[in-house]
Parts: sequence; structure tokens; C-alpha cells
Amino acid sequence: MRTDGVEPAPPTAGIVQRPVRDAGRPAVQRVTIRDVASLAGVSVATVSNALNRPSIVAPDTLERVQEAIARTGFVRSTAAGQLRGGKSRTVGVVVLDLANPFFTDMVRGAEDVLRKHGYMLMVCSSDESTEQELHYLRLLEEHRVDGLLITPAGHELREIAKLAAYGVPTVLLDRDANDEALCSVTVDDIRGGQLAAHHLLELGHADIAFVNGPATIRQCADRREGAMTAVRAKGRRPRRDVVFREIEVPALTADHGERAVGALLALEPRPTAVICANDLLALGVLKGLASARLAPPEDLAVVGYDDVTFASMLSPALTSVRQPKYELGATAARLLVEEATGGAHEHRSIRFEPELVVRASSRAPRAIRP
Amino acid sequence: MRTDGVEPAPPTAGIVQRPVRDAGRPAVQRVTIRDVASLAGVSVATVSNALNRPSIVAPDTLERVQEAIARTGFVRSTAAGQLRGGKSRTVGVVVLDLANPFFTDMVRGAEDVLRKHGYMLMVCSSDESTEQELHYLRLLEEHRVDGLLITPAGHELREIAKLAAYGVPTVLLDRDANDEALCSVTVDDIRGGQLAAHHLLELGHADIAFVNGPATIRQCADRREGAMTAVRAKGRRPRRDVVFREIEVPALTADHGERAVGALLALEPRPTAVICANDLLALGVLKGLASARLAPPEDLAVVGYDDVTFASMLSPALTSVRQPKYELGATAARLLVEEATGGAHEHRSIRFEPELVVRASSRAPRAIRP
DNA sequence: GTGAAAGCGCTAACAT
DNA sequence: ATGTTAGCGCTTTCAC
Repeated sequence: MRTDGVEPAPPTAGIVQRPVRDAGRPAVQRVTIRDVASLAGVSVATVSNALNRPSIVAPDTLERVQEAIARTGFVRSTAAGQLRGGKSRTVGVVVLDLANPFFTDMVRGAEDVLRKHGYMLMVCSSDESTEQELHYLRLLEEHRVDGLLITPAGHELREIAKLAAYGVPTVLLDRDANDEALCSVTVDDIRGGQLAAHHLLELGHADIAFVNGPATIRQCADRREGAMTAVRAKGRRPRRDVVFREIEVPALTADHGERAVGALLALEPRPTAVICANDLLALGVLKGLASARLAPPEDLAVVGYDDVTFASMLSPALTSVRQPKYELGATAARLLVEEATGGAHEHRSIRFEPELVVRASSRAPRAIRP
Repeated sequence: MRTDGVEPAPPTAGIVQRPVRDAGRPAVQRVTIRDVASLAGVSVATVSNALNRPSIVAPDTLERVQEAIARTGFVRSTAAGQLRGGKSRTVGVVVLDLANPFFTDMVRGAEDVLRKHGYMLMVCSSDESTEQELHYLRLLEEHRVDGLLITPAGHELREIAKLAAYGVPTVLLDRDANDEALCSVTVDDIRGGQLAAHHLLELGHADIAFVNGPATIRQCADRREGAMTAVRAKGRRPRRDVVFREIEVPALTADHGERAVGALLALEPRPTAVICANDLLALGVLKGLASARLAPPEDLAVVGYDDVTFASMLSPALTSVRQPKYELGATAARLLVEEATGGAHEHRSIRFEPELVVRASSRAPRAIRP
């Protein structure tokens, strides 16, 4: 991707050796609950109680135990507890790619909720490979995770449903559960497309282009469908003819957005507004327009999708459809905790509404609208 | 932060109820190694061997065991294994904020390496709170992680060193180990500052401003120091006087960058180039310059730091100092695995070199240089 | 090559 | 309120 010039820099990293302090495993013997018990002069059961149900142990005994714990530096082992009780205090989180801000924000939302309930997150990137996903699922099962948050890589939910049927509370992220007995948390992409188109129509645009990714991606298809719905609704009104044309590009990247500008400007007549299936595409379109000496929103109004961080920082700032990423993860985590904790649980599909954030790229900065 | 207009959107998410399939915990009994053993007509020891040392078990026995495993759907329990053997096949990863792309990329690098060694990642965001960090460290210890990758929140490394001394292989991320007996992986920020300043000096700039964050942040101080070093080196040569002035802002955000433009343009005489302590600041500066109808690089050359994704997508594309984020994480993970696996291990501090990526913001796009 | 048995560190009945 | 004890599922000697 990068074709820019690069300053020469040493290819290898500098390495500083420091003296060996502890070769191999330092033979520090782990303190067990038994050590604590004998030091405190009580039984292991009492220590266990002091740990898990402090209210039922006598105040002075409790104190002695706590002191013994502090003195020995005892740290309980989750694994041992899990063996008896079953809970691993761990949930698996499988996303397509942790480096993608969409997923990162989602995971962060999940983390904040799960932390409060004492769960650790085992985070995995499937890289959209069902094989890698399956590998991770297997590992998560071996670790006996108490729950699973997952954005499935493939269309097939069988393996995931199997895990869920085995008693692992599971919530699908950004993916509908269809008929499977699972919880899911999604964002309404059809509505998002509608919001974008509706906004432009309201501004008076009657010739809208849609720069879209592959129709095989569900999100792309939905967003387009939403936009078309809005256009059709408008078009039906008397004395109103709205043109809607689509340009499909092979991937949702800035590069393809920039290249799409050629096709966009070649349209006859030239559209007055363009919706992009995501912000990267929109960014590329903005770049291409700048090269062609065209300035949004006057020459062409531009709307993106996702509202990534930099959307608001661009000049002109990019109008975009925001998805509640953090909330998505947080809500999924809440469902998970509910299912993992509560006895009776009804599987639910929660669908979030996207939100249009209007900025300069679709609206003249100083324009006054009634 | 967002003061833009927002299209009305329903505040509550849509909820769809689906019929209850399994109330409470489905009473699916976990298959144990014993079940497999009896189905295969062998002892549990043999199953264990078939699992861990298949070469020492007779081919036909092995086959019978594997069939029994497949038929029963047996999945071994890591926890039980850990109890005997000690390994949890898990490493803790503590960063300041998982939602920050710098850390996300690092974690991704670590994941890709650790996956190959069968480790799962327990990811934690400390939010720069030593308290939260401590909480997580405690939990990780309870989970008996086989290793720890951490960007410490505070200056105090005592608690971390204690864990390390307890036998948990530990690698510091983007932080020097100083005198503690730990591995660390860092990027040379002084050199990064140097690269940025040197580049501008080479282009002939003799009046450079540095928009910096708080000097209390080590990275900020180092980058500034590096830039000053380069300037001083240049200034020493005869007939060459280089001016270097600093503008300190309270936080590394685009907002503060934009606001700094006022102070920047008020400098007498006005500098011809500006280095920003990170790309967000640079982005804000670019925005502010655009408002002031000034166009980089002619009116003012701009250099950022970090080379975030959008740096290359801006117009003009932003010159920036890149940090090998992914490699940082991957290398740290490799050190970790080495320490966790190998017997004798020497603690090492690996320092990466940043890399200057030159783009239009510091160099006229069509300028030809010999 | 395979099996019997003794734990790993903890929890949870059940006694006292 | 506290102690005794029997496992949880697995690995690992040590016999056979």
C-alpha cells in the first residue's frame, strides 16, 4: 500500500543483553490453601469459607486467616476451583480481526461489563477463516469458558450452536441467530442505509449514487437495500423522480473508493450526492474528488458509514452513519452474564439503531435551513 | 466531543423475544477421560497417553481410543491438566487501552505468535489506572497464566517484578525494564524525534516548531529530545542558525492540535515547519491550517508521529514517524515463549527503530529533488 | 504396551 | 463455627 519514500533506518533491532538473574524456573513453591490453614491454625475448609463466604466465619478466625494469607502471599487457583465447581470465570471472545476498530471497540465494551462480574476475556481473531475459528472454539471448549461472544466467520452456525447446546451461554455479535437457539446483538443496516438516503433526499438531492462493496457481504446488501427503500418511498410521491445508481467495488478500502471516483464522475447526468458503504470508501472518494478539484458538499454531497474516529477530523468533516460499537459489545456481555447467572433465560435478539451524524461533507457549513 | 447535528433515532434498541429452548443449565453431562477409557476398553492412563504421547501407544489401541473420543465428543479439560502439570496454556496481556490502535496492533502481533504455541490470550485494559492494573494482575495470577505481556500503567514496577520473580515469564511492552530483571520491547522515541527533525532540516527548514504533549509522558519528552539533538547537530555547522521552538498542549488530541495553530502562527517569525508529537495532534494542525487558508507543505511543512492508518489517506497525505506496532507485540510474544519454554534464558531489552514515512505534507508533491 | 493408584488445589457435604 | 473427607478430571510414576 505504501509507495511513499522512506528514510533509511537500520533493519535490525538493537539488542541489549543483561545478566542472567534466574536461569530456568525459579523453584518458588506455590503456596496452597493447606499452608494457609496450618499457619492460621485452622482447617482448609475454614480457609475456603473465609475466602468464599467470609460472613459465616467468626471474626477473629477470619482475621487470623487473612493474616496468614497476607503473610504467605497465597493466591487461590481458579483452575482448582473450576475442577470442583465448574466455573472458569472466563469467557471466549471471537471476532474477525481484533485490529479492526469496529471489533476492538466492541470487545472493549464487553470487557468493561465482564470485568465487573469477575470474568477474564480470552480474545481470538478468526481472520474470517472458519478453520481458525473452529480451532479457537475447540481451545475455548478445552478451557471450559463460561460463555462465548462471537462474530461467526462463516454462514454455518452449526458448530457454534453445538457448543451453546452443551451449556455454554453464547451471544452472536453483529450477526442474526436466525432459527438457532442463541442470543444475538446486531445493528440495523437496512435502517442505516435508509438514514443516509433519507438525509440526502431531505436536502433536496434527486440523483444519488451508492458506492458499494461486494453484494455477498450482508452488511453491504442491507445498506443498499435500505437506501433504495428510502429512494423508492420518495419517488412514489407525485412530481418527484429520484435517480439511484450503484457502483460496486471489490473491497471496502480507501483505495477502491478513490478509484470509484472516475466511474462516479462519468455517470450521465452526474449525481449530486453519493453514499459510501463505509468510511474508508468515503475517504477515498473525498480524496478522488479533491484531485478532480471538486469540493463537497457543493459539487457533490458525500455520506459515509461507520463513523470511524477520523470521520469528524477530515476536512470537510464526513457525514456518517454511526454504529454503537461499544454498546454492542457491552450489551452482548450483559446478555451473556444474564444467561450464565440467571436460571431461566430467554434467548433474545437485540437490534440496535444506527444514528446519522451530519457534518460538513453533506451540508454546506454555513447553510441555514429552516 | 460531537457537536454535529444528529438525525432523530429511537433511543431504545428493538428487542425480539424468541421461545425458551433450554431454561437454566442444560443437564448435559461432561464426557470425561474415564468415559472414553471404558468405551475404548482401556485404562484412563492409556487414553492420556493417546492424547499426549500417541507414539508410545500401540497403533490399534490408539485407533480405538480416537474412535471413542470422536464417538463421545470428549474434549479434554485444560484446568484439570493444569492442576497436575502446572501449565495453563494462557498468557495475560495488559495494555493501557485495547481500543487504542497502537495497543490493538501490538496485541494482534502477540496473538499471532502465541496462537502457534497453543496459548490463549487473556486481554486486559488498565485504563492507565494502577489500581485496575493491580486488580487484573491479581486475577491473572489466580488463573496461573504462563506468561505476562504488559504495558505498565505507573512508574512503579515492583508488583510486576514480584510476579515475574514468582516464575511468571514477563515482558514489558513499550517500556524499559530499567534495573528490574525483565525482558522489554520498546521503540526508540529519541531516534524518532531525530528522524523527523533531520528530515525537515534536510529539506532546508531552519525554523522548526514542535507541538508537544505533556513532558511528563516519557514518549513526548523523548521525541522532543531527539528533535532537539538533530537541530543542535545541524546548528553547530558554520553559517547555519536553526530556530527550534516548542508549544506544549495538555493532551495528544486532534482538538488540542487544532487549537495550537493559533499559537503556532503567532510565533515571530513564523516557523516554516512543524513536528507534532503524534498524528492526532498533526491532524488537528492540518485542520487548523486549512481554516487559516494555509496549505502544507508550501506554507508550512507538517510531520506527525505514529503513522496511524489515516495518515496516508489525508490530503495532503501526512509525513509521519512509524512505529512497528505489530512487530513489537510479536517480538514480545517470542521472548515470552522463549522464556516460558527454554531452560536457561537471558533477559533482553529489544529496542526497535522507528521509520520515517515521507509524504506530501512535508514535501511538495511534484517537487524534484536530486 | 498397558493398568492401578496417588495425587494436583480446591470446594462442599456432612460431622462435630 | 469449624473440622473431616470425598472427590472434580487429569497426569504420571511404577508395576505388570
